Amino acid sequence: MMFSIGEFSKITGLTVKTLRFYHEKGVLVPARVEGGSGYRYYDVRNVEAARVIVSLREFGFSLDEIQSMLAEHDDEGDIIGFLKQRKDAISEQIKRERDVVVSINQIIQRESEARQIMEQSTFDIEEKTLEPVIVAGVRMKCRYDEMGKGFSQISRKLGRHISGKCMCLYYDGEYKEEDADLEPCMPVRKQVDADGIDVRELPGGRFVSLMHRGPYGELGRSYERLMTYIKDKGYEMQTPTREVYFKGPGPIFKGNPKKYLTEIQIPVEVGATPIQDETRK
Amino acid sequence: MMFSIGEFSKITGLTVKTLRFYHEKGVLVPARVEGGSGYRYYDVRNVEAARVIVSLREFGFSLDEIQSMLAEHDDEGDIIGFLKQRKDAISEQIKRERDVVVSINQIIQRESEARQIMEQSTFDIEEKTLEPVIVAGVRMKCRYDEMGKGFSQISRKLGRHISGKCMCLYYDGEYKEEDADLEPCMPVRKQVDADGIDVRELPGGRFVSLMHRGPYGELGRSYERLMTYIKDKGYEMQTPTREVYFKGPGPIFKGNPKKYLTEIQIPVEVGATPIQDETRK
DNA sequence: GCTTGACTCTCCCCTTACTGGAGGCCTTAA
DNA sequence: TTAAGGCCTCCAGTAAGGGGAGAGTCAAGC
Repeated sequence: MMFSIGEFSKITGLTVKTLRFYHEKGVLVPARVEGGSGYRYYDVRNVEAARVIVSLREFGFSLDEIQSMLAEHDDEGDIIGFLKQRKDAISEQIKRERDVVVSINQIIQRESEARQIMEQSTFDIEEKTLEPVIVAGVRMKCRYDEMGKGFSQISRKLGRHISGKCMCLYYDGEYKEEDADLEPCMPVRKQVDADGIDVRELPGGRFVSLMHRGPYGELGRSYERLMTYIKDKGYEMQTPTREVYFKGPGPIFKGNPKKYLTEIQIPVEVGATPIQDETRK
Repeated sequence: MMFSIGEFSKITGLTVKTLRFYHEKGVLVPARVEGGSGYRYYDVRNVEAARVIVSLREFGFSLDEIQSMLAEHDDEGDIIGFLKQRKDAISEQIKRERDVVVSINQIIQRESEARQIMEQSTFDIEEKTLEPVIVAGVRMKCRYDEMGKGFSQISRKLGRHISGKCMCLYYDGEYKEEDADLEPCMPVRKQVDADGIDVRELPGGRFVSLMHRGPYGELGRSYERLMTYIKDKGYEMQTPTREVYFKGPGPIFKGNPKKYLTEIQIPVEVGATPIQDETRK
């Protein structure tokens, strides 16, 4: 009982093209090839071989591998080595893919948070009481645009424990072109030790805050609004002030700075007499 | 500040070949191309773009996708759709790969069990007491070589619950060419309902067993040895007898029948007077 | 100004596992 | 005898580059 290539294609579910290709590669050689016409004819043993090939292809083996497996072996026991190797390779790949999925999920989550802020925030000055948080920080004296190193240091050493947005503490009460005294921090779930990194509880308290939208170069305007507000209210500004980076340069794109979202949080001492409170009404 | 293709290659970690290819595809076009010599020169913006491209490639995007992402967007928020789609595709793939790993593991385990039997078994007749087992079975009247349908029916419906080797119960006390009364079964972890399949506890008891190595066509010889033994001992054979398929046609190869391992288990009633017990001593 | 060595250019072919199409041969039914 | 359908070989193309040939270019040293 012989089958033409078309019939065999229907039986095995492999396309005619594929069958010709397998023949050319020597993976699946038809039982008989007509001398004059070159017509291929397949038999039952070919059907069985095709089934094996399909199975092995589903396992992700290459045709070369399959060919050597078919040539030398006819029992699963003989290909255990191949199978183990393949399994390890797939496991590796799954690991990598899972990492990618995690990364993508982080980006998606960050973006959806950023969008939520864009929709909900009034972009007005707010007064609020913040709870204490545990953070991991690296205090450094450098230019503002060099703080990235601190963040990468923290995320390298404590990547697993990070639980919130990047933020930065500013210990100077003023703008400094060079040698600013600052501390990049990231919230962590619990007290962990890591050398070079200070993990501690950041105290809570009363804050005046403002969500700033736009490039970092324009933060000054928002600081100005906050300072004016604090003076008006008769509060007393404390240090360190904080910036929380809700949306900045992302892991893929440096992003459009016009879309950056940064919350400035200035700790204040309330209780002094307000200076100009009436004029505002 | 411009970089030659070699310098840019070192900066970005992309090979010179890859950079030329990206240029040709329009994914990463050098800042300047010398008119006469065709030399490519890259600038800092190209460095940034290369970083983005590398990130997206790590996520598994194709160059075409990357090109359209770069052309229209400069912010992670703009490519959320792409990212979600990619994530779903990867998740799908992980699922498929995990299935493959499971299948491979099953094969490896089966083979290692078979090897263990080959090493440990004496291939002699044993007497043993079997515990009751819960099995899922399909009783049918057919030729012996048609029982495969029963197994595939069971594993289709109860795949998740199967906990042991395929086995078959034979209700005839004799060999039958046609219409044998048999029941393919598979051990299951617990009582489950499935229509067309009988899930029940198979009683334990006293058995005479023999591990048969070789094709099913030669099972007769092993049955003969068992019958003789039973008669010698003066036991009484019961039905159904059982065959447990330790190694048979595998999911990939139909295998080498010489390597098949089948345990025949015949339930016996002990206690009648032995007929020829003394002659054996 | 010339030479040398390193760098770069384009062009072509190779990889995997196929798919698509063109042009022509074979078989069979009407 | 003819038409239809099946089959053949050969060529080209896919994604993302790698390898190499042969030729042109750049910068430095003499």
